[in-house]
This record gives sequence, C-alpha cells and structure tokens, in this order.
Amino acid sequence: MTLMKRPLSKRQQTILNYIKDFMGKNSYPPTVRDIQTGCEVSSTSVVDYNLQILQREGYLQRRREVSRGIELLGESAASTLRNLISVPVVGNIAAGEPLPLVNTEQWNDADFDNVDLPPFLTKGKENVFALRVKGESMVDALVGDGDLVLLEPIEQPQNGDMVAAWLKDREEATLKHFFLEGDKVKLVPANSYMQPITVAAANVSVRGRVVGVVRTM
Amino acid sequence: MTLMKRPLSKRQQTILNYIKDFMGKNSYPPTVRDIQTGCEVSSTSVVDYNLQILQREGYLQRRREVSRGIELLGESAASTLRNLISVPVVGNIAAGEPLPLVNTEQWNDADFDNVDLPPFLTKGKENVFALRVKGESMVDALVGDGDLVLLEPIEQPQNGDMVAAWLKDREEATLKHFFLEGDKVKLVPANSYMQPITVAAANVSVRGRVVGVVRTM
DNA sequence: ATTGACATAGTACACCTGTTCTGATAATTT
DNA sequence: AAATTATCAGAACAGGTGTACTATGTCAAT
Repeated sequence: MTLMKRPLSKRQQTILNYIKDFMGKNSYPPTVRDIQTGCEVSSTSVVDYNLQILQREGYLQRRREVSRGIELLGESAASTLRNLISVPVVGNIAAGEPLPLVNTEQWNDADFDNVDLPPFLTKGKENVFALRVKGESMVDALVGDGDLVLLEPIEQPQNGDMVAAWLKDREEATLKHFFLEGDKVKLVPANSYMQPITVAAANVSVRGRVVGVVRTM
Repeated sequence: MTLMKRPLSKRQQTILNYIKDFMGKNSYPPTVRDIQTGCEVSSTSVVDYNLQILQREGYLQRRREVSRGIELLGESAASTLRNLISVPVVGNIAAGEPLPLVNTEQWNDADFDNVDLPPFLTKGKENVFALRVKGESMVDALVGDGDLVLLEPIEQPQNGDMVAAWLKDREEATLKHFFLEGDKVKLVPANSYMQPITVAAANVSVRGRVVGVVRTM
C-alpha cells in the first residue's frame, strides 16, 4: 500500500523494501551487512545512517544492542508473515496512460511499493505484479477508481483470458476478455451490459493476464 | 495426518516453547545464549546439542552460518502467522436470496469455509466476514458473479458507507452507498452510470459495512 | 562392574555484527 | 560564493554469537 508519511529517499525506500522481502523469505531479520550487499550500498555506516532515519520516521524499531534487532512497524509489518507473496505495484492503469512495460526478470521488488497477498489471490505465482486503477474507465470490467488489478505476465493469452491490453491507435488501456479471431481480436467486457469491440490483432499489445482484483474501502 | 514424532525431553520441550514465545514477542529469533539464560541452561553447548535434536526431529530449521538462524517448522510456525486474519464465508449474496444473519459472537469459524487475508484487506478487524456473490445483480456496485465481498458487522452505518442491505418489500439484497435522509434511505450505486434509489428507512435492513472486495480468475 | 548411548558443563576460538570515527561528496540554503 | 545540511565512503574496534573441544555425569543393558 502507498505510504503517506514524509517522503523517503530512494535508498531508504529500497532498504525498507529489502527488509520486508528478506523477512518474508527468511523468518529472521537481515543484518546491517545483509542490507549493505542486498541494496548495493558501499558501507555499513550508510545502512546504519538510513536505518536511523527509518526508525525516526516510524517505519521500524531497532534493538541496537542485539544482532538483527529490526522490527517492522505499521503496514510494513504485514510482510513479516510467511506464505504471503509480495506483489510490486509497478504503475497505474488508466484509459489515456500507457501501460508500463514489465520485465519480470530484471525488476527489483525493492524499487516499488509492495502489497502482500495470500497465495490464493496470486495463483501461487511469484511473478505477479499489480497496477493501480486510475479513473472510471474500467467500469466495464467491474473495476473502479483505486482498485488494484493483479496481473501475471503473459505473452500469448488463451481465448477467454481476461487481459490488460494497450490499444495502440486509440491510446487506451483496457481490461477485457481476449478472443483471437483470425487476424482480429475481439475484446469482451466483464460487464455484460457493455458491448464487445473488435480490433486488428496488430493493434493490440497484451501486457498480462488478470488473475485478481482487490478493492478496499 | 500428524506424524508420530519421537518424544522430546523436558529440556527440549522447554527450549522449543521458549523459542516460540521469544519469536512471538520479538519478531526475531533468539540466540543460543538467549536460550541458555532463558531456559536456565548452564552451557551454550547444551543448547546447541538440543537444537540439533530439535532440528533432526523436524521441529525447526537452522541456518548454522548466520546468527539467530532459527526457523520454526510445522505447527510451531503457526505463531508466526498470527497476523493473518481468517475470514469466514458465511453465505451468498444474491438479488432474490435473503442475506444470512450473522451473529458475530457465536459463529464458529470451523463451520464455514475460510479465507486468510492480510490485515490491510480487513482493516485489521477481527470480526470481518465474507459473502460470495451469486449472479450479476451487483454489477452496479462493481461486483460480479463469484466475487467475495468483505463485510464488517455494523448496526448504524455512517452516511456514505457502502453497505450490504436487504430491501424487505423487494426481497432483494444489494450493495450500495448509504445515505439517511429523514425517514428515507437513499442508496447510491458505486457505478456512476447507474441511478440511485430511495426507499423508506423501515424497509432497509443493513447487515454490514463493505470493507473490501476480492476477485480471483 | 563395564560398556555405550544420552545428556550436561565449562572453556576457548574465530567469525559475525553493530557501532563509531574521520573524512568526502552532493544538495540546499544563506 | 559560502555555509549548512544531508548523504555517502572506508576503516577499525568491541562485543555478540555460532561452534568446537574436552570432560563429567546418568542410566539402562550386558
């Protein structure tokens, strides 16, 4: 979830996300030197310096006298749960805004805000990512402003998959059921009150298969 | 299903319980010397010796090369999961089907299917329950067939809350934003393309406030 | 009594790890 | 430009921490 405290520097954000990721995987907190190498910092003192700031800003608690004495606070603490999958929110999805390209291999979770979800919401997949919906343009997919769409990176969607696609000529992002019909693609809304559209296959750039939607109020 | 393990000695039981307790309180595992003093053992080697046995018997996993490299396994790990909230799916919500009454106090989670959700989806509340949506009648709330609606039991909704309500005369369940206007209730859909309705307050039976929606595909 | 597996003590060592110190660089303010 | 603050780099120290080693005690089976 998006943090709304005083803005953290990029390095502080990276460190915080690294700690979350580490604790999710290892059940014990990282050492200063774990963070140093994991975040590619050149000195332990820099880690210590930024940990002090993260503590002062209330993101974590330290027990200076003991090793690995880091405790995450607030929302950050959720990621200490085992079996949860940390999903990076890599960008927004809106009608006029291009869909961000996701490179599953090279992205670093530490660079994004993360949400921690149970496996049944991510199909157990490790490489699921999320997009935040801006605006009301996805209502025909039963998705509203502020919702989180969970996507599995996919190249070749199956007919019937709900996909996130970029329509090049319309300059529009959309969430619809995908059907390949010859050299055309038929896109069917999730909301049966809306009408399907058919466009040239070359005009459609699929970015991922929708595996879930999450909304909080 | 439970594997018949070899019985643990009193000291091993003590150590195992100490580790659980420690991790529950501190969010990081104890050191060998923490265990030594905490369990009143006279030597670190004795702790090490018993930890080897606990590992061999499958109660925990050790990362010998790192400090505090203890991970609880099996049932022992349950205490690490304490932050996940188990939400019972107490029934369905559909246009013609009455909303099930939920008695927060007496229900037994074991009687229902449960989903385990991270706190950010349940507002951290312990008594959230879920309803499975049947049919397409909730599309004006951006909720489709099969979706899971998360509800917090509530008696007196605030104006603007999204609530699950039963309209007595129409015999219809619905999800809408609630506004009390004198002796009437105005119900506004989440989907701005749909129209609000206004009904007599006595005709509306509110069952809970919607805190989230979850959809998997 | 002897043996051998199990369990416990005490001690010491080597590496892990948090911390501190000094200094340098970058960004921002005066 | 000068001053101030924020951030980073490198190195070194001190105590924390896992582990190894040896010795002792317990107890049942032989």
